[in-house]
Amino acid sequence: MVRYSEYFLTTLKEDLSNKEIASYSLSHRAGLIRKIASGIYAFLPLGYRVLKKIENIVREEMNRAGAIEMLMPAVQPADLWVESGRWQIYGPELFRLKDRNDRDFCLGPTHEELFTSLAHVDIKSYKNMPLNLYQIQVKFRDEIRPRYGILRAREFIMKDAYSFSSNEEDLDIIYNKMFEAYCRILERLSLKYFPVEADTGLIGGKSSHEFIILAGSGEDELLYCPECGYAANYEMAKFTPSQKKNGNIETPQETKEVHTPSIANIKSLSAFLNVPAEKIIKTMLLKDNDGNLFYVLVAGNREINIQKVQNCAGTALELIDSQTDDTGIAIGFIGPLGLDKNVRVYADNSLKGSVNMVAGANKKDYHIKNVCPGRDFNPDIWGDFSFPLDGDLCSVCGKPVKFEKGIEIGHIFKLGTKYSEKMDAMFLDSNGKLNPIIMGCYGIGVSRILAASIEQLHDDKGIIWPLSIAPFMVNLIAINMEDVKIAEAAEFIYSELAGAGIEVLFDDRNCRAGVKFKDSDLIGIPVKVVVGKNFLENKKLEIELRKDSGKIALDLENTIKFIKEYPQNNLF
RNA sequence: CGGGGUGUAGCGUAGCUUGGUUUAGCGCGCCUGCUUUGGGAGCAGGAGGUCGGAGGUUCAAAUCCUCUCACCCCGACCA
Repeated sequence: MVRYSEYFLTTLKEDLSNKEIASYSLSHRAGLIRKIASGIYAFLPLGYRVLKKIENIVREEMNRAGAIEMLMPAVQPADLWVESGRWQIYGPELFRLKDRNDRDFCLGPTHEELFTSLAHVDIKSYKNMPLNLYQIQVKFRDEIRPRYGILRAREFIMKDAYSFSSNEEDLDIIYNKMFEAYCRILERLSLKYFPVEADTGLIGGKSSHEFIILAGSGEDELLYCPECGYAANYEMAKFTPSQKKNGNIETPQETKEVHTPSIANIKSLSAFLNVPAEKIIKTMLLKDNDGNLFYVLVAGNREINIQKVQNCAGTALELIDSQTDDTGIAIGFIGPLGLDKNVRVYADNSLKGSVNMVAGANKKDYHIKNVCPGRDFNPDIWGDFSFPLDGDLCSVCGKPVKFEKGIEIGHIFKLGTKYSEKMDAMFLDSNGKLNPIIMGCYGIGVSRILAASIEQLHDDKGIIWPLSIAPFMVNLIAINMEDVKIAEAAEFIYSELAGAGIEVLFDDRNCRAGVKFKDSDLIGIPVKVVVGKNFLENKKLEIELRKDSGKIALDLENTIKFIKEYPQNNLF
């Protein structure tokens, strides 16, 4: 297929100055990618081969699931974004540009607007649906801080699908098909992954799942239960707060005001009063757009999860802190006692059944001891408003949960009518009535998969590609091209392997064998076929496997047979 | 956006504190020749730098000052 001497492949012995993480260092050293600018990369021929293979797996599974491929432009006119309201909402992450006539455009970070606008023009009737359209496209997000090479780039390649249906049932069917397709994709890539419940936020919708690939260097944290298999994004994970058992049950005491001068945070309060943080009621002050106040209570050792509070309140909330404070309230000394009836008090489950707690006195430099929820105050709502901690229990089966780091590789989402309503994408139902189209969107990071695969599968010698996306199946190594007999034999074997339909990289360079072996391991080709003395003397080729360095010697015919059968029994 | 750091050959770097001994050094890679050829070879020779850019100080600037650009790191709500 390819001769090394005629190919464009440059490997590097030395590392980058900025090593960051294995996948970046290796994809650079192995000649897969080159950095062009911050967060912007070129795919070199070898990397592009891998990318194409990933794309094809994604494409095959999307087609199998009934989605239809098309292609939208990467540059999008601003008016569509104004229509959806996101031109205003989207921050500096949206890469905006103007044309020569000063018209506004952006580089698409995602394509809801374009697909919804297409639906507006071309979907008129319930008879046109259900429909699921997808593309494999370049996206651009001007990230705050691009890092980890291609794992978190500003320009990246993504498959995004958008579904259109006339009823919730059809949406559910497509959603489930996409869920299954994503599982199939990740399994074909031999990646360890978790489908995880994700936040649907204020948009609502029944469900959303993220597909997380396990990797220690990942930026996403997930919670899972080894017992029952429940898994969720750290941000929205349901759990039961563990209650510290002190053995004897505490008797509720009388409340007592204590002077706590300038002790305005949990850490110093805990030290000042000599009580553990979990015995303190942390009170956070939030407000909605109309200025309504929300007091959110959580155990002092925990952190409030504003997203969960928002989901419960059904409105966007903003934290009021000492920097932004304009309420005249003694931030740092607020508490649940003696509050106006018109403020809402939300209490986290971690405070349920607690007694003799310390809380702010709503008076500068004072706290109150021995506060008992239920006796001294009653919150409007008890609920889950915090992040899980080590030792917390699974909300499904009650067993202790575990945490794992990972990389988000895919996200599927029931959009509902959010975009179709704003952008007037309506259809006529069987009764002749106009309704907004019900949508879903389904994304998977194609270029991110490349990096994540390396992150998950490599050793100190280099990359270990799974067979499904290895740039080549076989690296044919001629031990010494100056030896005419070996060179001739290698040429013959090369044409035999290529003729048998095997993807082979023929390392025909006139260099020492060691260089070829090191390079082969670095770029991670699954099977090495070595032509050397053993072939001249015994007509035997040596086969060495990248994954475990296993070696066997076979004649040419059996080598081809072995290679052809190898993928049937192995993933990598 | 806030704080910090770095820009010297394709890559990795030394030199900068204390300006002149540097014709800017070294390793990898690259080119030529000879030797070598089973896990990143050896010897010999060679090409490649406006020291990120602009201005300034000075007899003299990679080195000091100012501005600028690029890249990188850390942080960006937790009473």
